[in-house]
Amino acid sequence: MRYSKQRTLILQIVKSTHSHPSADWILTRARKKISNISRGTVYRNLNQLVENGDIRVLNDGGVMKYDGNISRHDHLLCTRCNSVYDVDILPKDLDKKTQNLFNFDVKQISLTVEGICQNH
Amino acid sequence: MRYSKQRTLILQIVKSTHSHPSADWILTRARKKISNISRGTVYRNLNQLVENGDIRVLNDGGVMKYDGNISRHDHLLCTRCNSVYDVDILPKDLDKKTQNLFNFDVKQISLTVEGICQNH
DNA sequence: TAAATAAATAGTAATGATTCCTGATAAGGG
DNA sequence: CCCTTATCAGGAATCATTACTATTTATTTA
Repeated sequence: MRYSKQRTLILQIVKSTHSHPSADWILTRARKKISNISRGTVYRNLNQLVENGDIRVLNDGGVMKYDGNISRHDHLLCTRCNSVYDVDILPKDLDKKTQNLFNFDVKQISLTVEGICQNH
Repeated sequence: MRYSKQRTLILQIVKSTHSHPSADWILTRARKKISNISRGTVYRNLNQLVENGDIRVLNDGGVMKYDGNISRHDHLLCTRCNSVYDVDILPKDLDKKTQNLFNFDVKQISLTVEGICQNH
């Protein structure tokens, strides 16, 4: 995988925020540095960065959100203000337990909690 | 909420399978009983049934899947054959614990495990 | 039971996120 | 510096889902 200046910028943008941005937000941000960067480039690179394990992706009501934090953690999803919070709920050994219990080759285990956050 | 024959049929279809069908699959199935039922009717009713707590919904890679099993359970998602399996992993009191720990008004808590199932 | 009211429907158009396509550009190894 | 090949910009296409509208169906009320 080549690291073009577009890919480097996109990675840097995702890594530099805790806000779990959408592709569209990342595009807007990227255009401040490379004004003619194309939407397709952003999508392609986000997918490749996920594939490559540089970033994570989560599905927020049909829209993909990207997460620069690749260490194991869970998400609180506020349905009122649409924020995503990083938290740590699951025990570390849950993937191994699941693997053994169900004879299932676990790749990723993700807990999402929907509800209303404390700002409301 | 009125229970039209369309809504009743859609609910019955979702309740009668463990296969976590998509809206499209449900539409095809419904057309065998009501040949001119419209796609919009299926989507509208699925949303209302979810809203009403009659069925559950889960997001499978950008496509909504529906689940007639509304009791608390988790999902194993095989990325090779795209099957969804119902399992029970999380402890029952996790929503209360999460509620207290993060001061977050929990509506739904869902664990999805991605990986490869035993058929491969 | 019949008119009035309200919800639901079929069919189709519109939306919005994402992917695909093509000719041009640029990374980086030799 | 050149060549190979990944990547890019821009725009068209796709796919799931939602919105719109005139019509039908169910429920309420007189």
